[in-house]
This record gives sequence, structure tokens and C-alpha cells, in this order.
Amino acid sequence: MRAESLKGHLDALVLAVLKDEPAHGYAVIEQLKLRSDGAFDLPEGTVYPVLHRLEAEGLLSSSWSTVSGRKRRVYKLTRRGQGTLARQRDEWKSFANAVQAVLA
Amino acid sequence: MRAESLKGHLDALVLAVLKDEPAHGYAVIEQLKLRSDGAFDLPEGTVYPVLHRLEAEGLLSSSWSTVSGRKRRVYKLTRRGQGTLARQRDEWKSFANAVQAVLA
DNA sequence: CTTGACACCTAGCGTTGCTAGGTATAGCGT
DNA sequence: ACGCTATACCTAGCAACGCTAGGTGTCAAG
Repeated sequence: MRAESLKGHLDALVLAVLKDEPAHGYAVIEQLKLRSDGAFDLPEGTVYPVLHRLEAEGLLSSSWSTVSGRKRRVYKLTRRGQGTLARQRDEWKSFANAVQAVLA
Repeated sequence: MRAESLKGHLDALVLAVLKDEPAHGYAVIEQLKLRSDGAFDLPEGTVYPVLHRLEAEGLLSSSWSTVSGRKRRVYKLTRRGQGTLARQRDEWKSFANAVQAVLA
């Protein structure tokens, strides 16, 4: 998976993972790998900054929790995040269709 | 269409347009717009550098021609370009599937 | 008592699409 | 004649963003 391909789509992927249920960063990474069947095996240096940015934009909110001695920052979608996710989904659809049309 | 979405996919799109028949830069831009039903309305400052880069990488070859007083640089796919296009198509497929899987 | 998984973080890099500016010809309307 | 639009090319520098590479610390297993 080339790195550049992901650009501009990662936000939607992260939001989509957090839509089902709140999760901490490390779990988001695992979920992305799991759901994509290994295609998205993202380094922490990619995902953590995204979470911070999305929170700064008000699409996520976070709170700290400690599980078996380890600190986790748990993120969940805000109302605005839900709206943005819906929009991003639509954008993905039209983008994918457009690419498909040109490649076909 | 957000700008960042295109990143990492533009090469494949340009190669795909030139696969059918050789074309000059301006025509590539028009083809992209046409085939994508208006979704890819790319500025010249985006496409021309890509053509130069693809030629530098040996995926395209170009030659000048003059049509009704206007100079055109006509690009066509090299053998290597064909191979790369095929590979990019496959990559697009798995990428699109992976995104779909996560978003769904 | 070291190794690996878990869990977080950030400075700086590299790629790449876009903005904004430039040059030049052809054809149209006024 | 003159301007305007479409055609056709080009490039310097900007901005966005995923990744590299480094850092901190806890816990369980061997």
C-alpha cells in the first residue's frame, strides 16, 4: 500500500472506526488493520497526529482512562464528527466512481 | 472534490487516459474532466508537472507537433508505462476495497 | 531481567497537488 | 484595429499530510 494513496482519506477511515464505539489510539490502529484485512497497517506516527487534529477540529472528544496500569486516551465521535463522517462517505463514493470511470 | 483526495492516484489517471491514444497536455485535462463527468477539473499547474515527471520516469515519451499554429507536446505511453498502469490499477482496486471495508 | 506487546507523544522530512504568475497563437465579436 | 476567450505551454513556491525516527513508560512472559 503506497503511502500517498491514503492522503485525504484517512480522516474518514478514523471517523468510521470511532463511529461504532469509542476507542483509544492503539485500538484504532488495530481496528483499521483488522477491518481492511491487513491493508491499512499504519504506524503510530500517522494515526496519533490525526486523532489530535480531529479533536482540535471538534470532530472527536477524548478522555483519559487507565486499564490494568496503562493509560489510554479514549476518543469518541462528536455530533459534528458524525455529520462530517456522513459527508466524507459521500465524497468517497463520488471520488471512487470518478476514478473507476477514468480507469475503466 | 477535495484536493488531497487525489494524491497518489493522479499518476494512474493520467496513464489511463494516455493508454487509449496519445494526447497533449491540454487534451489530457479535458479527457479527465470528460471521463469523470466533471469530477476531475484539474488546473494546468497540476497536470503539466505530472506529465514531466512521468516522462522523466520513463513511463511516457513525448514529441512536439504543431496544429493550426499552436505547438503541442504529445505524450504516449511507453512499454514501462503500460506495465505501471496495470500495477496501479490493481493497487487502486485493493485500496478501494480496503476503504470500502472500513467505511461500511 | 530482557524481550515484546501495549500505549502514548512529536520534530522534521518528502511527496505532491495547487496557486499564481508568466508566454504565445487563433478566432471571434465590435 | 482591438479586446476577449479558448487553446497551449511552463515554473517557483506554498500547503497539506503521512511517515520516519526518535522518545517515554507499563505489563506479562520466558
